[in-house]
Parts: sequence; C-alpha cells; structure tokens
Amino acid sequence: MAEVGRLAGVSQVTVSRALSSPDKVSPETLQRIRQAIAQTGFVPNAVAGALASNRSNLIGALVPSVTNVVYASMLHAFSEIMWQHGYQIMLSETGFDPEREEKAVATHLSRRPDAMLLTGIHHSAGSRRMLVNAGIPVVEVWDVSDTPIDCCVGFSHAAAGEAAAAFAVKAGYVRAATITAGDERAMRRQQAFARHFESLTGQRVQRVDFSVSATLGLGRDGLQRLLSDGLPKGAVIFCSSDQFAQGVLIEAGARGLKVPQDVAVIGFGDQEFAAMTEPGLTSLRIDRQVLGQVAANALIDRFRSGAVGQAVHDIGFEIVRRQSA
Amino acid sequence: MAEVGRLAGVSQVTVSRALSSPDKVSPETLQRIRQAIAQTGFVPNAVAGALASNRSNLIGALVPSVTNVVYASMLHAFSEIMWQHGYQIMLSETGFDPEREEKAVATHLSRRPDAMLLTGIHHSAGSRRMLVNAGIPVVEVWDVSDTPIDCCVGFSHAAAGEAAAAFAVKAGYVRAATITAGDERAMRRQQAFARHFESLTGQRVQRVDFSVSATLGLGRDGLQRLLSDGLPKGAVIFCSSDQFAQGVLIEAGARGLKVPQDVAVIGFGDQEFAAMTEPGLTSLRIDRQVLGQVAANALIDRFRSGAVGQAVHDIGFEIVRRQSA
DNA sequence: CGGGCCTATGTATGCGCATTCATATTGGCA
DNA sequence: TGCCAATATGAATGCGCATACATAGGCCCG
Repeated sequence: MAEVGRLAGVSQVTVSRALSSPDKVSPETLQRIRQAIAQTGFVPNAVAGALASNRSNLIGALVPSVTNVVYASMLHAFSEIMWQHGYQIMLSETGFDPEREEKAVATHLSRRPDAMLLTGIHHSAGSRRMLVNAGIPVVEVWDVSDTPIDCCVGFSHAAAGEAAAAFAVKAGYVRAATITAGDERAMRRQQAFARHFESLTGQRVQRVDFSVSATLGLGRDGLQRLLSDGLPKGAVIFCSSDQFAQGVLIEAGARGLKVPQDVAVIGFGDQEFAAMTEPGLTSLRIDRQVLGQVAANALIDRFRSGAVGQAVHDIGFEIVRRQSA
Repeated sequence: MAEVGRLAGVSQVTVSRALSSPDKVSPETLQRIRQAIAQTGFVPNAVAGALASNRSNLIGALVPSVTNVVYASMLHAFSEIMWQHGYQIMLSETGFDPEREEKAVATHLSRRPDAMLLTGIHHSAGSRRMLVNAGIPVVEVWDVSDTPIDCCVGFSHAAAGEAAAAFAVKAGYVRAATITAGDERAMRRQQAFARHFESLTGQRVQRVDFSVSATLGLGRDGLQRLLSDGLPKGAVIFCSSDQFAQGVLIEAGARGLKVPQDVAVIGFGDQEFAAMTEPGLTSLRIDRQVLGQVAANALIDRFRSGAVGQAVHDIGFEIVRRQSA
C-alpha cells in the first residue's frame, strides 16, 4: 500500500482511504492511486486490515453436511445475501457431532469472524461458552429455542411431528410407523409424532431408527424391517427425510405394494424430487431459502443496529399433500 | 497472550511456543500456561498469527454451486482432508459466471489463503493473472488441461462425450439426441458426443440446450421438446446430468413410453438415485470422492515439497450400465 | 575445570493495514 | 482583512502474534 502510494505520490493513509472511502480523497488523487493500483496489481491484505480494524467481514458457518441438499440450499441463500453485503463465508461441516462442532467453533472463533451461523440449538457447554465470550452475533438455524445463544431462525420440530400425526389421523390412518435418522432434531420429530399419534388413536407407533444420515437405500431397508416386524396393511410411515421416503416408495414398488393403499408415506423436507416421484410424495415442507435469508438478514440487522432485534424467528412449515399419504 | 503469560509467570513468546510447539517448553511451564489459558478462556487470534507468519491455514474454494450434489460431495471430500491437516475452507459460489468468479478470486486472495481450489479450467484473464501473481498453489478441478494455472485434477470432458457415443453405438443405437445444461463443460461433452456419434453412424444428433442448470423438471421439458421435434423411436438421449435423465425417465413413464425400447437414456454423474430409479439409470460415473481427495492431497504435497509434483491428474470416468440404455 | 552444546526462556521487531490526531490549504462570511 | 469551518492529506501508533536473535543455566567430555 505504501508502494502504491509512492507511485501515486501520496502516503499509505491516502491509499487506504482511496479504497475504503473514496469520497474523502480528491478526484485527481483518486485517479492516480487507481492507476497505480492497476499498474502494480496490488491486492489489499485483508488479514492486516482485519487485525487493525478488528472487523474481518468473515462469517463462520457450521452445518452438519454440505452434501445434504437441505443444508446446502439454506447455506446458499444465506451466503448469497451475506456476499451482497460484503461478507465472506468460512465453512465447516460438523456431521451431527457436538465434539467436532466444538473444535470447529474454536478454530472459527480464532479467525475472529464478525458473526457465526450454527445449525441447531444443542451445543456443547464449551461451544456455548466460547460463543458467548466472543461477543459476536450468533444465529442458530433449523430450530427454535427459548434460550438461544443470541438469536435463532427455524421452526419447532415438536410442532412438526405433531402436525404430521394430526394430518395422518385426519387422513384416516389408524396405524403408523416411523423411520428416523441419527439426528437429534429428527428424533424430536419422531417423538412428537409418536406421542401425538398414540394419544389420538391409542395405537402404538412402530419404529425403525438408524444411527446415521438418511439415504435412499436405508429407506428401502427401513420398510423391509418394518414389514418383517409385522407392519399392518394400510399403515402410514413418517420418515425423517425425503431420502427415506423415496426409498420406501421404491421398496414398496419392488414388492408390489400399492401406495398409499397398502402403505402410505410422509416424507420430510419436500425436496425437489418429492413432486416427481410416482406417486407424488406427501412431505413436510420447510422453506430453506427463507430460512437462509432470514438468518442472513437477522445478522445484517444486528450489524446495523448493534442490538438483537427479534431473538426468535419461527418460519414455520407446511404439509404438502400429494398422493403418497 | 501476554495476559495469559502474566498469569503463568512467563512472557508472551513462551505462551506462543506452548501453543505452536509444546515440546519446546518445559512440562511444568506448559502445565501452568495451559491452566492459565483454561482460566481466562483465551482463544488465540489467528488473524494476527496469519499476519505475522504469512501463513493463514486457509484454503479458498470456488465452486459453481453448493446445492448441486456433485460439487458438494467433491467439496466434502476435499475439506475433510484439508481439515485433518489443520486447514479451513473459505467458500464462494460462482454460479458458472466468470465475472463473479473473478470478484470472488480477488476477495479470496485478499485474505491471503495458503492455496486456492477452483472449478474448471476456464477463467477470466484477470482471475488467472491474480492467481499467478499470488504465487500460491492452485488446484483446478473437474477438468484437465495442458496449461493449468498450477495443477489440475479431473477428467477429459471430450473423452467422456466420445465414450458415451461409442457406448451408445456399440449398444446398437443408431439415432441419438442430447439434452444439455448451460454449463461450459456440459457443452464440451455434448459436442464430443455429437461429433463422435455422427462420425460413427452418419446420423445427425438432435439437441435441446438449456441455458441454466439442470433440474428434473427441465429434463421432462427436454424430452417433450425432442419428441415434438420428431425424435425417432428407439433413440438414445445423452443428458448432461442425472437430473435431466431422471426427468426424461419420468416424462417417458407419464407418456407410456418404454425405456429403453422406445427411448433410451444416458445420464451423467451417477448420483445416488441413479441406481434406484425404475428402470435403473445408465450413467457416466465420476468419483467425486476421489476427485476431492486427490485435489486435497495435491495441495498437501505442494505444501510439503514446495514444488508441484504432478501437474495433471486425470482420474477418468466410467460408464455404469443399468437398464435405461 | 573450561569450552562447547543443548534446553528453556526472554527481548526486540515487524507483518500491513485502520485509526487518531495533527497539519496545510481553501473558501466563505462577518 | 481576519477568522472559522471544511477539505485534503500526512505522521504516528498499535492491532496480536511469529520470528530472529540473545541470554542464562545446566550438562558432558576431554
């Protein structure tokens, strides 16, 4: 920067000003500085800038997995808005593992991000402490909580599970089962679904739980296991993800079971393919686009105003009924 | 850090050493320092560290889209290895837009990353210049080139297109069509496919091109347009993505067309669902896992050795034959 | 027993910028 | 004409750490 200044016949400060607030530099000087920058191919060092100004324009984002499109599309919407406001994203995957998340929190905070985005509201005590100490805006997404670290954007998984149960009962199903992935939020939906369905019908809800992430193949396995456990004809299966649900659909097809007559399916996520399967998949829809956008805007507001406006943003969900249930 | 040192009765340097090379500090001192760190909740400032040491332990990654699972899974494998080696990922999406990529390159480089990962081998002159000037390892993925910026990991899209054509001809198809997304690499595959198929059969290849990313819905549209353009019975359709291919499958089903008898389909990417569709989707498989890993290891090697070992890594591809063609 | 060497620690310095305060120049207005 | 405010610039400083170099003490070996 000093080098650029020398070329333009000014000092380092003026070059700095030319870059951060060009209106404070006279037009002629600005012109010379810009020329010098072009000539030298100077790229400002944001590391030094961050150290000096104590603002990094970096946002740390922690998601369970980028290969899961529900998180990826949320992240996409989020980073799109942050990018427009001049922020960059530092990304880590935590794979549903609190320990790994804690490590990621520590390394992220060491970069002094201007804010953090975390997935979920359950974090290790260490993570929470570090985040609070950091004193930066934190947004937790994909869930709501009465005691967010700072603010949260999401929906109630208990309410979602209950709504699915109510929907199933209203649609006339009297027997139900669940297929659930090894994800704390999915388990809460399962619990709420089972409890509510049992209280409404008096019928026990059969369950298959996996300890890993949902895949189409596991969905097929899930149906197989439910059937061998004696799943009654006409039962509805509440899946913790559309991946499972699609697997159930395919396995049902392979076994000659009619959907929804022999077995009905409710998915979760309303992914793109849900509208395209045969039969169309009934699913709980979360607007991931909106989720990411609201989270981004919450942070932007925080930066502007200094204070946290609304701490809890419940963006809700919606049951999209198609043919599978 | 000085504060921690005061608590432990040592100087700032010793604390720094305790963190970066604990074996150079006596066990008792180390113990006291660790205690002081725990007591104060000290989190080292990696920004200052990066400025002082000129190493950021950050890797900039530029991908077209994180919501596209082919890039997401490559990124996942890549960041997994980088994370294990103590590097963090700074991510930006470029959306197949060279201008946007150039901006992203500039902002990424201003953070002084230790290396950069870019998608594709076609970049703006400005991007190229900046990357070369930065003097850091750069790995370009998803393609191969004789003139990489630094090194590249991928496969030949021309070879992939040709292989698909050769496969189709060998399988007995004498008529073909393509459905292609607005992606430069997809277009190169299309060209190679069409040229090779035409040279082998003398039959013109019909085409539908979209200027946007592939979706299942556009795949359905694509088949519709090909049919209304008079696609002959028994033709094979080479799709630039499995999304398109699945759409074709669904549209064919909806129209009562038998696959592969009435219309055959070849996808690209071999995504998870390709094995699960009905009929199973024949697709070109790229090992995205390996792609990310090889890219990561290429960078790690560069860091260790200083010099670029192998500049071009061709990881190839494979045609996975199922029932759709 | 003295010189060399190793270990453990400290002092000084600077990375490249943003920020604060000071200074010079100008124009407007009483 | 003189004073003040506004504009344009520069000098000095420090952000928090890593690094190079210096120092002190202990040990071994000839």
